[in-house]
Amino acid sequence: MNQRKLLLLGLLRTENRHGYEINDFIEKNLSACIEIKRSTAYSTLDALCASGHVAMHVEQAGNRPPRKVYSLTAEGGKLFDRLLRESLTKLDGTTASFETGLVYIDALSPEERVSLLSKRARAIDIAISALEAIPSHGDGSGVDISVSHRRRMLKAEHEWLSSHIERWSRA
Amino acid sequence: MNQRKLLLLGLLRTENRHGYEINDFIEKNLSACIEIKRSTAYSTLDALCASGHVAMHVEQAGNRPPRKVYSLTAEGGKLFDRLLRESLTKLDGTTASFETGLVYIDALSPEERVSLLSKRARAIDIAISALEAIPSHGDGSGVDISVSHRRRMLKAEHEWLSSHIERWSRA
DNA sequence: TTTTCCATGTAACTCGTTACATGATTTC
DNA sequence: GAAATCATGTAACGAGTTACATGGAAAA
Repeated sequence: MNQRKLLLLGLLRTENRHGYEINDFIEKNLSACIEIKRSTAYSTLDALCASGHVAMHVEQAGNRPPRKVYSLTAEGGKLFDRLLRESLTKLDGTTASFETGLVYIDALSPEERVSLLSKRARAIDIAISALEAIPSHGDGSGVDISVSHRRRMLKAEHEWLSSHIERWSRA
Repeated sequence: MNQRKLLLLGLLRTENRHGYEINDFIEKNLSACIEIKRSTAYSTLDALCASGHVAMHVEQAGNRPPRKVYSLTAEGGKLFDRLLRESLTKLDGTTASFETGLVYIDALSPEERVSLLSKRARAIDIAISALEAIPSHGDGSGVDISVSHRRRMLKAEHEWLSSHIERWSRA
C-alpha cells in the first residue's frame, strides 16, 4: 500500500531530487525490480509534500523548465524508517490471481492444464532471463538483494509448475 | 484485477447460490487460500449481473429474509473460461512490498536486518502451519492444489530468508 | 433476553492507472 | 523542420476496503 511512498522517500534519503529525475532514475535503475507510473510518482510526491514528509522548492537552471526539488524532512525520515521495517516484516496477505485460478483448475482437461502451465513456465523463464540480464548494482546493494529474492521466488514457482506439468502429463 | 470475478463465477459454475451463501462458503472453505470482503462480493455480483454474466432472481423461504439467487449465464461461462486461462498463464507484474523494502535494506545495521528478517521468517512459519492445518478438500481438488502452491512459495521465501539471515549474522 | 445468525446493502475513501494536456528546448 | 527530451501535471476511472446501516429470526 505504502510501498510507493517507501520507494520515493528512500530515493530522497541520500539526495534531493526533482520529480522528473526521480522517475528517470527509477526507470533506468530500478525498473527491473520495481514499478511505479510517472503520474503516480508525481502525485505521491504531492501527497508526501502535503503531509509534511517531504519539502519542496522550485529551481530553475538557465531557461529550462522549472523543477520541483524535493527533500526529506525529519518526519519523512521517520516515515521511511517505519515503512521500511513494516515492509520487511509484514507478509502481504494478497492472493495471487494464479492461486485463484488454481482453485478451478479441475475445470480443465489434463492436456490443457499442461499447456497453460507450460506457457506460464515459459513466461517465468523469460522473467528470470530478464532479471539475470540486469547488471549488478554493486556489492550487496539493495537492488541486487531484491532481485535475488525475486529470482528465487520465480525459480520456486517454476519448480512447482514443472512438478505439476509432469504429473498431469502422465494422466 | 478480475480475480474476484473469476472466484465468484467459478462458485456459480456448479450451483446457483445467493450472496450470503457465497460469502459463507468462501469464509468456511476458501479463506485459507483466497480473500474477498463480504461487501466486495455483493457489489461484484451486482456488477456481474449488470454486465449480463450472471442472472439473478429473488427467492423467499418461509418468512426468512429474501435471497438473491445468482446463476451463471452463457456469457458468464465464457468469461469464466477466459479469466481462468488468463489467471493461469499471466504473471502479475506487481512488486511485493517486501522487495521494495529490500532495496533499502542497506539503511539498516546487519543486526537489525537479522532481527527483522527473523521476524518475517517466524510469520512465514505461522502462515505455513495455518496452511498445513486446513483439511484436504479431497483428491486433487483445486483448493488443495492452490494451497500446495502457496506453501511452496512460502517455503522458498523462508529458505531465502534463512540464507540471508545467516549471511548477516556473520557480519 | 441477549446474542448470534441470516441477508442485504450504501457511501466514502484509498490507491493506483490510463489517457490526456502543455510547452519549451535540444538534438537529428 | 521534426523528433526526442525535459518537466509538469489533471480528470476520469477501476478495484477494492472500511465503516456504517438495517431488520427479522433462531439459539443460548
